[in-house]
Amino acid sequence: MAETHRRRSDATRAAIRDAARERFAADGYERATIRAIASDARIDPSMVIRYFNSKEKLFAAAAEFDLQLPDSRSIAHAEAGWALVGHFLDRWEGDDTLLALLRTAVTHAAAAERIRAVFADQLAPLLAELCDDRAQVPTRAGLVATQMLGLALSRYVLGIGPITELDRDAIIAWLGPTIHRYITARNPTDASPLTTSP
Amino acid sequence: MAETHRRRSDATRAAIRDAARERFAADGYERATIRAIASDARIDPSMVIRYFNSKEKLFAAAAEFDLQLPDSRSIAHAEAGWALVGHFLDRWEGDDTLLALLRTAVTHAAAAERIRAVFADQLAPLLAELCDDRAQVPTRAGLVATQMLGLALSRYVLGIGPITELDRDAIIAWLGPTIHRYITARNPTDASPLTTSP
DNA sequence: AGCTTAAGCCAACAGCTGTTGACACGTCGA
DNA sequence: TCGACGTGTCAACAGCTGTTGGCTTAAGCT
Repeated sequence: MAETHRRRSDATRAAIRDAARERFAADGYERATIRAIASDARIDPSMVIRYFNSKEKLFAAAAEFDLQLPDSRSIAHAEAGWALVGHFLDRWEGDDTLLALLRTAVTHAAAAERIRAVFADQLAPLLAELCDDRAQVPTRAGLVATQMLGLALSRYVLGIGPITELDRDAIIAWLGPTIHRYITARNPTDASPLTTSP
Repeated sequence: MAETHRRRSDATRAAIRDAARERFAADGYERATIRAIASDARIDPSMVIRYFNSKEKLFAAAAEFDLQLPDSRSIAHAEAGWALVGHFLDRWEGDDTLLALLRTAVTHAAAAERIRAVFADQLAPLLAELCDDRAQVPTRAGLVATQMLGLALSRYVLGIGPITELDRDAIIAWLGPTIHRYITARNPTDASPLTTSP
């Protein structure tokens, strides 16, 4: 009982959401027009509004994202940096949503907030289990963000040649040590108790 | 002789270009409307077109950028990574143009191409003098791009809290080693002649 | 069957966009 | 003084945008 009837509209609702995600990922917020999204979903533009009330809310529905980070116990701490790079690559290439968020966040405040939330609410808790000094976790999560978002920007959005040509293993090999250091290295601005020289 | 007359229009032309740069930097390409730019420059929208023929050409004029990288002889090779991070920060905070390029490049192909050119034509030649294996220079320049663009994106566009709060010295201390490794470290995917284990 | 209601299409709105052409003001040189 | 020209304003265009309301069809229930 309380069986929710599976209406026919659920299919088109999902079709609209998926088409919206692809358009946002490919064109950004303003160029992803409702008419284009509707056309992709083989539906009338007015239906998009009927189902999602406004473009803003359609975006909110299309841009829900879960990093699906593994549990801290299932990754070897000594290889955490490399594992994280690989995981990000997987999530990026298997799901349009992150690309949609990145393309829209540059001009759309709600998308930027969503990206901030991804790193603060999903990545930071994992880092909290990987490193000991809790106060530094937000900074470390932010540093990881700079490198991983920069990779995605360069590779998937800007199409910087030498970066798009690197294969998965090469990226992990190059960026792995960077991420690992951001997670585990001592704060380089802390004055050492033994030596204060750089 | 052949003295170019300094016309009054030169001032307004420059005003339009500066206003355009600020708007592109703040709003991205599509939201930076000609009417808004004209309003900032206290001029009629039609004048913008008269002076620059089209929005596209206005953008091209407003987005000319020179990284102003120092000569390879004037930086200590052992500190090149840290020096580069500092230089990027200076260029980013002293000139709207890079931010305008970053904001527009996400949806505008010409801007993306311009960013690619900055790293390929301005950064790569410097790296060519800093490291020995020439074949790897484009890859290394691209890697530097991923980290520096990611920093700018996180700090100036997305406003990731912990990153915006870092001061200049902290950023240099954290990212310096990363950039330095991208410039100088041996290709991590090369099999070592002595050991092939990771 | 017939009635209800969901699902979809069509046409239109008000607003904004880049761009254009016609007209007015002012400042020069002859 | 007159004309030419550089500089600027006004009004309007065609096209696109998100959004709305009314109409038509199809499905589901009794």
